[in-house]
Amino acid sequence: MLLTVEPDGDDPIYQQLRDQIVVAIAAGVLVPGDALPTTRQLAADLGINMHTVNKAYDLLRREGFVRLGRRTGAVVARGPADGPADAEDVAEWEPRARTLLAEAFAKGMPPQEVLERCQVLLDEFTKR
Amino acid sequence: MLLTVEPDGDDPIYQQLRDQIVVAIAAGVLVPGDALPTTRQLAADLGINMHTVNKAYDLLRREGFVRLGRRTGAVVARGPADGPADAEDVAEWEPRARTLLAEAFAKGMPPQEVLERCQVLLDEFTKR
Amino acid sequence: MLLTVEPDGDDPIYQQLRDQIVVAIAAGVLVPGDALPTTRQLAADLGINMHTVNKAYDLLRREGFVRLGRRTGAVVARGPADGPADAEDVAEWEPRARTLLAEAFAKGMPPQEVLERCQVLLDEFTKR
Amino acid sequence: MLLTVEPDGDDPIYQQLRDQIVVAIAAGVLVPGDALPTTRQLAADLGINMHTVNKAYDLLRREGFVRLGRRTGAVVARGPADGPADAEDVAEWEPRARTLLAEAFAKGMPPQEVLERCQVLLDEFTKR
DNA sequence: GTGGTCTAGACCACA
DNA sequence: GTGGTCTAGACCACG
Repeated sequence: MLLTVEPDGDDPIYQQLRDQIVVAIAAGVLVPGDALPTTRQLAADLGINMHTVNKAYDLLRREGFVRLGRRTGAVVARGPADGPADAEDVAEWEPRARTLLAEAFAKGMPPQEVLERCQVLLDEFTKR
Repeated sequence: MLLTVEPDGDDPIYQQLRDQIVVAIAAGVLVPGDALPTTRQLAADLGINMHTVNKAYDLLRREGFVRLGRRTGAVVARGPADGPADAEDVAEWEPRARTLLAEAFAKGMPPQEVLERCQVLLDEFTKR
Repeated sequence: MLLTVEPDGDDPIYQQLRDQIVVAIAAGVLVPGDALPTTRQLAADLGINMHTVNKAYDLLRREGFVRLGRRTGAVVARGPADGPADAEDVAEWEPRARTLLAEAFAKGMPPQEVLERCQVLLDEFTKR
Repeated sequence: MLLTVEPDGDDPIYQQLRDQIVVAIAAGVLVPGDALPTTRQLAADLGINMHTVNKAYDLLRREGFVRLGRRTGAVVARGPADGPADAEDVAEWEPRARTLLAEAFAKGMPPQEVLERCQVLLDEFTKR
């Protein structure tokens, strides 16, 4: 499980961390029960501020992906196999998907190709 | 073509505008040659500042979706049928798609369902 | 001598006209004594405003490239062979050249390649 | 690294800033990793508005010359030695070079002299 | 009458 | 304390 950050990237650092961890959970690199590095540890490894890591973890907690315990640290709480998605999550996800797909289609990607690319990306998660 | 904004939403206003216009282009609600409202007009209609609209339009121009004319105002310049996507655009799109798909999958949506939802969303664009 | 304009291009229309005429003079397509189209004629041909053509011609007059007569219309007044450049012109030209060359070099073009490209572009003018 | 602006010049202020910074990068006065003044600082120094500096920095970011950091401010990201130029950049550069060279030649500067001046200007960058 | 530019001043997200 | 965003209002270039 290797996390990296671009301090001056377009996305804020905490978002970069959150995204990578979500992808890792989707890919099965992280499974429910796995412990994430402590905030201090991760912050030191990446050369970033502890508060930034905290923010990423807190975001993941609010999204239901991790559980934060005083002594246990951050533990993965949710994976692909842990039951179907909440209707609420789906409702929040769909408009973002619409925008992303619209972007690809409006820029000239044929729907068939868009779907194939989505298929390939999803396969990355399940083939593991 | 109805545009709305949530001043207190998560995304900045100019981004909301940009997203809605991209979706409208994908759906064929806006086709190349169509004129968008003038910056001042749209700003007045939405109760926001001219500069905010300006920023959205400028973003769309840099993405190649509109041309900003000196007298014509903003005109749609790019639609789904105007040639294939640049390799560069695809390269920039894919990681964002990966994150979005990972999110859906990690939250419990089966890959098949994710693909179906993408299919449905894409159909919204082509069925029109 | 074919002139074209992009109404919604980055450069204003009068500038596009001016640039094309300067290039035509450099290339010998237009030589001193040649008459340019009348403002009305050119405006009609290109589907643009007469004032815009006028502005381009006036700019060329101030730069010394054309002479404007009430009855003669616009006539090319200056070509490559009509004596050396004014020190004033050179002084005004150089900083713009510096910026353009800096841009190429800073973006990674080796000086040798930059010079070769300049050579090729200049050859376009003299080879005719 | 001294930056100056002419508020009443032909070019907009943000363009003047952008040009000077590009020249400084080409000349090696600014090298990758160097920090530029903060937007507020530079605005105060030059007696201009923060947003104007912001626009210059944003332009440089889109051109790939600087990265805008969340805490670090603006940092030079690209110099002459950082890999070859993109084909896209070259394609965009050439017509501008053509116009500039045509101007010099049409005004009476012999091709040889034009090239020599380009050589001298390029030497300013490499000799440092 | 359009977009482009600039100024002034405010609040927020990020680190 | 940084850049990012938004608002308000003004003048100019362009056509």
